[in-house]
Amino acid sequence: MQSGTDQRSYHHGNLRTALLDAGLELARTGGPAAVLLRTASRQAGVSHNAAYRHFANQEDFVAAVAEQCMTQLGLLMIERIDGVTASDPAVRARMKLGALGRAYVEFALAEPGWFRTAFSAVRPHSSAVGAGSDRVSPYVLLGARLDELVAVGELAPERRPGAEYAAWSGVHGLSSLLLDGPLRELPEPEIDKALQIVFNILDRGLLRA
Amino acid sequence: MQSGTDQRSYHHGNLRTALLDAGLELARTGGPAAVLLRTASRQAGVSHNAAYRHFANQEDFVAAVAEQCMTQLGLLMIERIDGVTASDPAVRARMKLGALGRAYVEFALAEPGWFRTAFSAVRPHSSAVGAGSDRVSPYVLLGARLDELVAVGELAPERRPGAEYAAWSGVHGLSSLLLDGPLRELPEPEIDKALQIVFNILDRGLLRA
DNA sequence: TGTACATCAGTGAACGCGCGTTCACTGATGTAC
DNA sequence: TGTACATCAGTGAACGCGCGTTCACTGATGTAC
Repeated sequence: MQSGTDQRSYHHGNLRTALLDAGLELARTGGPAAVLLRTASRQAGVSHNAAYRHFANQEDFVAAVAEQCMTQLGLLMIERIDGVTASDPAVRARMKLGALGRAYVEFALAEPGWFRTAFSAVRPHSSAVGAGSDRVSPYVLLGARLDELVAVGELAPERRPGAEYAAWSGVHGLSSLLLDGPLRELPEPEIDKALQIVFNILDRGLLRA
Repeated sequence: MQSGTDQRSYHHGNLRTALLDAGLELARTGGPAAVLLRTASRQAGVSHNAAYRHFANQEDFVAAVAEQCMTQLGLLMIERIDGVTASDPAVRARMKLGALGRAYVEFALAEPGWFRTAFSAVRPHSSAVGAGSDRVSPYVLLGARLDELVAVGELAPERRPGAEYAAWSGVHGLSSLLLDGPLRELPEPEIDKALQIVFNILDRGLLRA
């Protein structure tokens, strides 16, 4: 987002970032299908082929934008986790996991374009983690919560391996179904109920009574 | 799929079905983005605008194809459920739920194009159920399993309302993550492990001990 | 400090592509009488 | 049973669209000496 009077020099100076910003905005509004090189270039105020100096091709560009979307999710998670201030370590650890899960579903519902884009791109050679920096990788953030739950004695150590699979599947599945599945257009109170039920089953199935 | 010598009359006679068949094949190979009116018409051996006699526009067509994809999922579920032959009612009910869940994930992995298409189309005025006939609607099939579990005493009646949310979210989330998420390219044995864990948590969280 | 030169980051024009959709049409079919 | 006519289900040509990508290029920048 530049001011109106961007009488810049011939060289943009920060085109890659500007293109990613534009791509992020396109993804937000129209999902992965809207992340186009020509449109992003136009939005960055640059000729439509300048993008090829910074990205190999469209696929490469979309993948980079998708990574940014994943980072957005991670940032919201961190924000929500940091908002948990319970003093008891066990309670705090459980609440943080809940906050993470709620952030996940909230993100999907509030930013469907970003959510769909984050999980749309084929990134063959990227790490399984899915975000540039581990610090904001949703997967890493979830792992840290589960580790903490083991540390404070709320999650049995023998249940720790693979616990991500169940937790992720629960929140990701609910998000997807609410967005693009049979639970689309579920009324708000029913959404809350669904969230409660999913969390409750995960609690009962995963954690100590 | 017609034989080579389709010297048909001017009127195709079954064009709608032929287009849907073609669309289903396109979805199978290339996902929702590959479901195109022109390509489907070509494959049905008909001029590219004949499709407008049977579908309002492309969106309408894709929606119809998506419904077919959903039906494919339902059919596989039924097949797997029918394969369960345990004699004890309680055991049978649990096994049927497991078979349904496994069918779901198996479908996603075996037919990613269909799976993605089934959950891609925006069908504003379709029922929340998501398949033409209730008999093959995945959602209805799941509900029937849960009802049965209540009937045989394996699922507490007070846990029945909303139990679909948890069960669906679990299998759907796992499927999505394996297909387009951070669990993509998980090695086969690890996939099985993930499946076991998700089912185990659902069992422990939902059913009676 | 100045200058020659390599390199970098953009521009502008052009290509090919395949799509969705609309138009006026024509051949085939069914039906009223 | 035959015929006129309405209706239905296709055809063929055309339009506009916007994209990805490539090409030869030019202006800006940085660096060796």
